Parts: sequence; C-alpha cells; structure tokens
Amino acid sequence: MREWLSAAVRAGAIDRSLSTGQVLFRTGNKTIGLYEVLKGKLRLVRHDRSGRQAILQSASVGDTLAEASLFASTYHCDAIATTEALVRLYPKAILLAELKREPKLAQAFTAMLAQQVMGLRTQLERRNIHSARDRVRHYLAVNVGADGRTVALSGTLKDLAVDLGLTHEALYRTLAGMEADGEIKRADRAIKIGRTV
Amino acid sequence: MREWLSAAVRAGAIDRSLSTGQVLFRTGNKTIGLYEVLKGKLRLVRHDRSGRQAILQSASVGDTLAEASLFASTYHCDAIATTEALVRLYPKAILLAELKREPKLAQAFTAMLAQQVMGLRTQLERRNIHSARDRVRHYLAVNVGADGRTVALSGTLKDLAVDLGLTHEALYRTLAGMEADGEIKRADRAIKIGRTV
DNA sequence: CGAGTGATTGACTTAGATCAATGACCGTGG
DNA sequence: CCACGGTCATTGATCTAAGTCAATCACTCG
Repeated sequence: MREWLSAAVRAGAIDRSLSTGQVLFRTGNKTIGLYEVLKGKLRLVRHDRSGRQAILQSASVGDTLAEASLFASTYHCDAIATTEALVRLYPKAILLAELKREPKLAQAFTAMLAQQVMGLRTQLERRNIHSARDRVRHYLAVNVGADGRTVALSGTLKDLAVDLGLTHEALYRTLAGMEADGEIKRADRAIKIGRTV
Repeated sequence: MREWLSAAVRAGAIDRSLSTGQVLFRTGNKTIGLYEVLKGKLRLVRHDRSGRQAILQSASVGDTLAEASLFASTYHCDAIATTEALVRLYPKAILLAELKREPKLAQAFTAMLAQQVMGLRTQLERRNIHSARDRVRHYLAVNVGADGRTVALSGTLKDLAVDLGLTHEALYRTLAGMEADGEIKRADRAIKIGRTV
C-alpha cells in the first residue's frame, strides 16, 4: 500500500477505530473510498436472501479493503470488524483525482494490482495441491530468497499454516517430517532448503 | 478481457499457436506483452535451483497470462502449453501507449484488475472452507443471479468441481445430498436454491 | 457405430482435521 | 520480582470426510 501513495493522498486519509462487531459499511452504501487495515481484523461478507452469509475476504493488518469499490458507486458487501480494529480511509475523490493527475501514480497503482492478481493466483494454485508436504514445497519454491536456499518467515508458523490452508498441527508435523528427512533445516525465523546442511 | 480493449489494441494483436509442451516464454525473456488464451491450456511455472517446479497459474480459455509482465522488463516464470493451444498477444508497447493516451481505457483496465483481485480473494476464502457442502453453499451464495434463487452454471460440473477444489465425485455426491435434503433443486444448466421447490 | 467425455454411484483408504495435553516464552501488573 | 494469563510450538490419539479406484450409463460427434 504505502509505496505507491502520494503525499496528497496520504494527507487526506482518515483513521477510524472500530469495536468488535461494528459495521464499517453495508451493501448499498455509497462508496467513499478504500480502506487499509492498520490494526485488528475485518470481514467482507455477502448475504444471500435466506440470510446465510458468505465471507468474501478476511482482512488483517496491512490488507486493503474493497479496492474495486473505487470504481463502483455502492458497496456490494458488508464490512464488519471481527476484533477491535483500526482502519484508514483513503477518500475516493482524492485518490481518483490523484490517479488522473499523476500518470506515474496511476501506473504504479495498476502495476500493484496486477502483482496482486498474480500472487493470488499463485496462492490459489497452491490450494489445488492436496498433499500437505507438496503444499509446503510449493510455498518454499515460490518464496525462496535470492540465495535460492533460504525462505524467510514473516510471521508465526500458525500464520503460515493459515496461509497454506492447513491446520497448525498439520503444518508442524509436516515440517518436522521434512526436517527429519533432511529436506529442510529450520532456523529461528527462516527455513533452509536442501538435503545438504 | 474483450470488454475494455480498444480497437487499436485489438488491431495490434498477434495470434500464435502452440503444440503440447511448447514454450511460450521463459524466465528472463524480455516481456513483449500480455497473452490471452484462445484455445487449450498453458501453465506458468517457476523453477527453483534444485530443478523442482512450482505451478504459478494454470490458464484455460479466456484467461489472461502474466498481466504483471506489462510493468516488468523480463518474465519471472516460464509459460508452457500443456495441450495444443492458441494464444493472442497484445503487444506491450501498443497497450501501454493506449493506456497513456486513453484515461478511460486505463481506468477500465484498472477497474478490471481490482475486480479480479476481489474475485480471487473470494475464491481463496472459499478454499478455506473444509466441508464440501459448505464450499458449495459459499459458491452458490456468491453466484446467485438477480432473482436470488438461481445459479447459472457456465461449464460442466467437472469444471465446477475443479473451481471448488473438489474431485468431481465429491461434488456429485455433495449435490446429490443437498438435493435429497431439499436444499437445492437442479435444472439443466442451473441450480435453484431453496427448500421450497 | 465405436470412441471419447460427462454424470453418477459404489467400495475402500488415508491424509489431515479434531480434540487434547504439555512445555516454553513473554509481557504485565500487583 | 514473580506469579499468572496468554500465545506459540509441539506431539499423541482418534475419527471422518473426501480422495482414489472402479464400473456403468447416457450422449454426442465424426
């Protein structure tokens, strides 16, 4: 998010804090901009007639909410805080004006979205892999650092498990197995790949 | 894809046919544009040092390949045809020039990407659901038509199964079960929701 | 009229989810 | 300064939903 934002957009941002269960916006509300999650978790939810609800997105710190809303006049889902949360609103008017004024910015924004699309597709592709071990391998292959052996872990293993679509238990076991087989070696905040230490 | 393309871009497009296993581009090649799949299937693959490969995307008819490449100078993965295939190249130079010349077009492109991001996030969210039946429910809830009861099926049930990340057998059984329970009713190319016929 | 594919159902197996318990660590508030 | 509550990491035992293998029927298409 931060990288491509211009000073003007940043200046216009408005923070808002939410308590658990509080609604940020509802289906049909006029779109006023896009949000960035600074603290806590939110959920985008769509309701069908029968009252059943489907989660469209679970957003945590750093995630962006409803970027498509920039180009629509009303929201097409509800946003609800599932924890105490703090969000930052980048007003649509300012953002769109800036995108028009600054082609560089517009291009950066588009590039960022394109990047996101690819990343999401890769994640989705990973979910097509059934075996836990192969899923981990896929993750490792896609996230190796420049040295080709080290994968830095950004969060906890539990977070990683969520990312991989595994229970944390399954992930622990899988990693333990892989380490036992010499396929990986674990450091504190990283995993090293390769049979050779 | 088609919707937002201008005549100029369309005019500059180049088709290319590929035989199974043929390489469309490789990691490190200069990016020359983005591709649309017209026939067959392609795969975007990344190789790690140990020669293992990770699939980043499986693209079928209608899908777009490597839109992020528009904003990069080299490709970061290999594209290989997994069947006989036909692809259409929209040259980068023309596309970028058009996006610069036509703010409307640029906005439409960006909006399309934003839309895709949301759609992908929703799919990913669906994959977090473990139960087959709940996954189907999620799909139905997200894809109901305007009447709030009918979900049109675009392809075969097998295709849907792939989409849902289920085996076709599992999907057949799940649908059969749901129909038996009166939760859905199946028509030829559609599913009707609701206990009441 | 075969060959190919989708739809469907049956039987069996298994990987991973679930439930549960433990130890390490960390911040914090009395 | 230490006890306590919380979370992460880990491992064990058990269960089950979905994967896998397999067979059948209906269809469409050259």
